[in-house]
Amino acid sequence: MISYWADGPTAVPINEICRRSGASKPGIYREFGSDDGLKEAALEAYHDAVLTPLHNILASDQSFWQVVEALISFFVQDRQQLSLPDGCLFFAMRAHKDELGDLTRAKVDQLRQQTLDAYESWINRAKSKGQLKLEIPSDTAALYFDAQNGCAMRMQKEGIANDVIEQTLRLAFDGLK
Amino acid sequence: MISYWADGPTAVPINEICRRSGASKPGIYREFGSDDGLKEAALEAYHDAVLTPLHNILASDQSFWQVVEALISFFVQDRQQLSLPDGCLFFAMRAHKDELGDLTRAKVDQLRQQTLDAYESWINRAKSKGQLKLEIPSDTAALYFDAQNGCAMRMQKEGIANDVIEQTLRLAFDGLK
DNA sequence: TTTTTTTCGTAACTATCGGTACGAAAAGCA
DNA sequence: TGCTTTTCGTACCGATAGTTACGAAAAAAA
Repeated sequence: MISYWADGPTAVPINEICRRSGASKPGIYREFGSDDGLKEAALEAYHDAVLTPLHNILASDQSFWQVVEALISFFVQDRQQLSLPDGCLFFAMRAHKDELGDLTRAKVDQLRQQTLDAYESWINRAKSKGQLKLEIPSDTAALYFDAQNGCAMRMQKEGIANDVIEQTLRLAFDGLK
Repeated sequence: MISYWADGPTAVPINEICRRSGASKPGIYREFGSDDGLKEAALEAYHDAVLTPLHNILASDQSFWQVVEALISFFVQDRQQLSLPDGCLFFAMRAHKDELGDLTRAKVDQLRQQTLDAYESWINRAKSKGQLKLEIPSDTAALYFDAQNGCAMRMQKEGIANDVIEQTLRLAFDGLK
């Protein structure tokens, strides 16, 4: 997961995974079946490590703007301090979708839908509680939040400082007020 | 250019380029020197075809908000009607930067800086003409516009309808008012 | 201990990648 | 026409991708 995250899901061959992990190649294949299976498992692990916390933020009972603040903090976490790579494996896989196998691509699609649903129901709850007035549909707004997350992760991967990214996120979300 | 644009800059092998173009492999190598040289040339062609028009919009003497409208129209152009692929080769290359050769990567960096500079000087002109009040630095705002462009291109590549993308762009830019 | 079963890694296989040696064909020139 | 030069593509190269056959080692059962 870390290798794909740091170097790109299609940039690390199985041989390199073996070298880094100390596992033998047949060992990898006995455990994951194929390159595709390994990537799928890595994405599953990423889901547990990163996407689930994100969904938990969206499902929390804080006010809309408290959640927005939590999202911003989450997006611009200092990765070096956490010994985690910059960027986002999930968005990287979405960008490399055409080069992934069937299993991984299916998982990407599933997690994307799951994430958009999480945004949408959060937005619907905020609307019904009167914390948010929006003239656009909730699914479009969900796309917007997901998009801003993607922006932030791409910028982080490109080396932009987190506090600069934070300023752009505030610019993006201030328009909702 | 079209092949890399439609299928991804690292997803189309030289053999496939030969098949599609009808050129022989040594012909490709005599013309472009290497895979890297070919990708660089494709990106250069993309610059002429897409990035230059974008820079022209930014350099035009319209008002700030007229330019914003022009940008939105430019980003959500119907590609099918123009027989052009969805998404953006430039952003695709930025996402695949680690898998590109030295020449192409250098060109990507150069064009990225050129684009950010174009945004920045446009924003500075708008500020000095009093058309735009912003508390954030112009280079950060430039990153923001570039980021929204990236969002839009990723969404288009993922199959989101252009009118939905347009709504998210308006949401992103309305915050500047 | 001996036998059976399971675990595991060396070493190979096939396909495909980017890249090129070299001879044939075409073009230019006499 | 005959000779030189340039243009061009077949057929190959080494490297590396993902994948696996198969024998050795370890564990379990006898």
